[in-house]
Amino acid sequence: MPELPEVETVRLQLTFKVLRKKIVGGKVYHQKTVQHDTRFIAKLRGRSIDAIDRIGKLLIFTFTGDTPLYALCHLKMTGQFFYVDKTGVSGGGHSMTEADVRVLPNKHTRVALNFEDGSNLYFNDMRLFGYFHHASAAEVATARAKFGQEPTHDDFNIEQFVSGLKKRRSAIKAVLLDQSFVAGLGNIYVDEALFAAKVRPMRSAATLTRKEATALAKAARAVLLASVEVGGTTFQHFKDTGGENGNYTDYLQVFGKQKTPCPRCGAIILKIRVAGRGTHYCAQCQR
DNA sequence: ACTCTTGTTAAAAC
DNA sequence: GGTTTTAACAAGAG
Repeated sequence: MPELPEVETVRLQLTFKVLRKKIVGGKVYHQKTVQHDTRFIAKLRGRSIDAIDRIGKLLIFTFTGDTPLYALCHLKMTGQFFYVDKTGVSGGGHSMTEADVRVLPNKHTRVALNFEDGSNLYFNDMRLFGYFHHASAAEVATARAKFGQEPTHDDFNIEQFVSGLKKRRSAIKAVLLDQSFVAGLGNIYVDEALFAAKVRPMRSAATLTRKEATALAKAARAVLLASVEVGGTTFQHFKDTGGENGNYTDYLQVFGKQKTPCPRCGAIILKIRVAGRGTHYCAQCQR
């Protein structure tokens, strides 16, 4: 379940591994992934990736060339990028399990890009919710405009966050999941942030006190930044570009911890449904 | 066979 | 127009 820290981990690794490498070919294995663009590879041939940006959980690729060319990539639930250098070993000083390297491309590979130096980049996506398709500058701008502010930015406006909550009556969890309100949080970090701020997920957002809302803003920022530092969280599917797990899994306080003691007060962590999502919280210390 | 998993969006209600 | 809720998408795990 890639959220902001997982997508940022992928972005940083891809920037290190494939930026400015010339694309000499590739293959589309599943047309829906590229929005049925039959010229997806043809448009890339001879270009290289000039920049990889991210807003929320969306990756934005900029390619070199006389005519502007961009691509938007969303990992959704099971999207993965795997980089394999010409020796067949995953780059970046890590090693994917040997079995994985040998089977790439595998049955979940949707797009492959071949670089001039013999290395390859694979976009895998088991459940086919993700996409990796070309976009115009206007389409990129439209996509960017849909996102709210990012808690990880240095100019994250907590006052705007706090006053925004006052206008929302739905569950605070639903509001935090709304990418147009704040960008980058998903099911894992919402539960973690609410635990850190001691707020119950089902509370109507408008009922949060100024103090609670401020604590929540700071908690959201803190958990996201802490996770980026350790390469994100692997709960079910996430792997980095070298096939490695994220290490924030070791720091989770409530997500997936139902039926175990709360690390803060010892009460048993509950799992219920809020905003249509599995939700983990401590009924004793979250109010 | 059936339930559960989640990020986003379309659609409809308010 | 903004907010809210629900269903749909898809494929695998249990």
